[in-house]
Amino acid sequence: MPTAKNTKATPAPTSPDRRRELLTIAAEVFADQGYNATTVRRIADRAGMLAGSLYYHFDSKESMVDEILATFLDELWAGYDAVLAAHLGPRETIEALVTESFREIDRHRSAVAIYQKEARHLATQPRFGYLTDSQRKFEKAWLGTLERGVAEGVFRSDLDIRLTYRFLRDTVWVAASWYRPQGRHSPEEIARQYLSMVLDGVALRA
Amino acid sequence: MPTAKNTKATPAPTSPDRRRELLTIAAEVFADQGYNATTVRRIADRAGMLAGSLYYHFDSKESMVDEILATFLDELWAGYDAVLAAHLGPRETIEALVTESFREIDRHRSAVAIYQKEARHLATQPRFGYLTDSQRKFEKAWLGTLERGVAEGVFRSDLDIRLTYRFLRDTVWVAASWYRPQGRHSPEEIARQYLSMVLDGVALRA
Amino acid sequence: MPTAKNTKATPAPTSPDRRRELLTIAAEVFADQGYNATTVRRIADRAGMLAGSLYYHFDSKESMVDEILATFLDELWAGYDAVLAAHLGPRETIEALVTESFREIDRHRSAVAIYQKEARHLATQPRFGYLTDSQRKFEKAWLGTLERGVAEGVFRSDLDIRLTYRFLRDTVWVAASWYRPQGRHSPEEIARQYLSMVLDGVALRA
Amino acid sequence: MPTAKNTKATPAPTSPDRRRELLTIAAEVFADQGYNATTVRRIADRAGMLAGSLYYHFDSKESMVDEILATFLDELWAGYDAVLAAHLGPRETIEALVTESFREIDRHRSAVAIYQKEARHLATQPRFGYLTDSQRKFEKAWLGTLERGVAEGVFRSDLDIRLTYRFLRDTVWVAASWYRPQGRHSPEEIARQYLSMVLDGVALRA
DNA sequence: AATGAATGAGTGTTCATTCAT
DNA sequence: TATGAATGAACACTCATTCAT
Repeated sequence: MPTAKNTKATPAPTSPDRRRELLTIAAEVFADQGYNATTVRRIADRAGMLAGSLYYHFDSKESMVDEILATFLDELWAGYDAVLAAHLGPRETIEALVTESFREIDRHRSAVAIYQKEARHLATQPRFGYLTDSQRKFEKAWLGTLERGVAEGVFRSDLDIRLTYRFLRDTVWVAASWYRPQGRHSPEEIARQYLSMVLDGVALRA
Repeated sequence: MPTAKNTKATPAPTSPDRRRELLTIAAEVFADQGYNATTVRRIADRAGMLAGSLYYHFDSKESMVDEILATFLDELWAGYDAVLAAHLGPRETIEALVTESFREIDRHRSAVAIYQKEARHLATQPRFGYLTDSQRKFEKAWLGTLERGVAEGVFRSDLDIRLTYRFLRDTVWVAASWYRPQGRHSPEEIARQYLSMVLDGVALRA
Repeated sequence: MPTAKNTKATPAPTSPDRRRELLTIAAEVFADQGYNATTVRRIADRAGMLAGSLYYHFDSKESMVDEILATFLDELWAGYDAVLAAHLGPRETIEALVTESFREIDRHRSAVAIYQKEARHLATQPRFGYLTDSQRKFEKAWLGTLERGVAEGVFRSDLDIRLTYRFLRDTVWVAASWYRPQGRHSPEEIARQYLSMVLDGVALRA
Repeated sequence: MPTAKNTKATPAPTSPDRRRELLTIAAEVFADQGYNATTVRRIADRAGMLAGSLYYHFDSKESMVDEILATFLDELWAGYDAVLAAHLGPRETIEALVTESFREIDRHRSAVAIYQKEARHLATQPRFGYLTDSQRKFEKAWLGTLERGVAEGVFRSDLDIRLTYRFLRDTVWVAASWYRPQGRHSPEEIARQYLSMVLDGVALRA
């Protein structure tokens, strides 16, 4: 769904490898300093080139975030769609989505952090319309699963379901702000504990 | 603890009311657009004055966020300290802290949103050292309570406690990103449901 | 018809005098160096200020040419419309239009020179659509008068009328490239001699 | 007289054909967009190569206009010199010069358009000193012929002769701005009509 | 002959800030 | 208290040019 189309006049000859390298660097800086606060000079510095040289590879600073976010969302949805296509039960679906989410955080930590901080702001521009689309699709998948779970008696029915949705959603994604790859726990382990908290609560069962 | 010292040089200080008015406006814009993306002119526009005129009231844009955040943290800690001074049991303490937090979100939504988005970035500057102090104190209070709860058999012991802490912390504060005063639920009701989810889980008990 | 609308967020407080001063300077530099080759820094230099300061008065370099050209065309059409409204004979109309044109060259030399050099290029942008409109109206007035003159037996009928039109038009306006106010001849005297050449030819009558 | 000296350093010079091809393309773009507004990349695009590749053929963008203008002026003067060497009467000389001029416009339309727009600006650089030389020689030829014509009673003596000169000069060359090869009229026919207007006037003789 | 990648100087523009009035 | 005008540093971006391959 989201696809950053590269509309350069000239055939945009950059080698895919160099492009990916530069985008990785850019993503890290964006995640760290914020998109607006990041100067293209800083990105270029870290890449060992001059600011202007970046424009051989990319149209604009904006097109860099664009490609970073679009790439991330493409992969995310590949994972999500696979999960949804499996038609598991509601609880298993939620478990699979959460696990998949932490895996994406593991692989695209910077992109997720950028998404968290900048998506709302960027989505106001037509170019980033796919962010809104993605969010809608996201909500449909999660909220739908929760509703199914309530209907099937798997999840509690005494909670405001939209509140539950936001709770789940934020709980998972905000983790990108502190997550460090190669940290103490694997994404799967973090997912397991998060799921355990979310589904069963942190209080000791009476 | 954190106090933005008003180091104005010559002229008579602004009336406290006008000051508060302007800070409220500034906070809303900062929360909405992000600190960096907010121009001092936009704030002035909304206040019905010219950009330069703001400098009669404040030293700098930075001192505006400073005062916004410091004011918020002062109030937050007044509430937290009262809770902690009551020496309740671990579960009750957590419940009180969460409830107090949602009340603060209700009253200082903009400030909380700013804090969420900008704190990490701002804290690198000496001037905002109190942000780091506050965070440390915050962690001590919450983590300590959780540890006490585990020790007393109130909270589960099979979870990574730091993970649980982050889970709780993020769960609460990230709500500022979607919370709207006068929304469907009161802060207390939101707190009740969040606590219910966090403590007991969203899965139906077998 | 052409009106450069000043769409600034803030009420655009610049005093009309200062504005006019700056536009005069800008027009001279544009006329001299060409629009593209003119840097806003050079304009600012001549105005005794820094480049950025120009942006207090104008939105952009583009809006400067815009205002320069629009102001000129407004005045030009005020003059032309008065001539046309007088419903003179074809020859007298041409004489009046030529005279009026040289007066405009005298008063707006820079603007005319800019128009000559840049109009075609600028007119491709929607913002400068009024240039095309003006040109069309211009052609209608001149060509129409010539045709009327041919019909009434005042002008020769053995010439390609569009060629005659271009001949007249260019002959007059290209003068802006060498005209200097306070030169040897007044605009009216130049007009008189031009008309004499154009209408009666430079060859001595047999 | 004017000759753009090709000071390439190391590699073997481009084949004359390829060179001419590229210069033709460059001239068209320069004429269309203006010299300054033309990027070297646009020229390369139209030539089906990358911007950097042009530098195998030419030293610089400047040397391209240089060669374009010098080539044109060389040809122009070949024609003019032939006319002048024929020692015709003043009227016949003017007729021959005008006709020759329209032929040059027909053959070097782009170069003429570039000359019209950029000569004054370029002539400030030493490298383009030949432009000034050419203009001086040009003025001498035309003005001299006119003066001779006045003295011999062929042209009117009641006109400012310099005004007449400029009138004639501009009248002819400005045609390059609208002239299209393969248009309705041949260069010779356009010359005939222009001469008829200039010499005899557009007014019907009484 | 031409490419891919980079340079470096410059361009228009933005914006927090200053200050005389 | 606030305005009008300006500063100056920084910013994203452009472009002619270079050069190893």
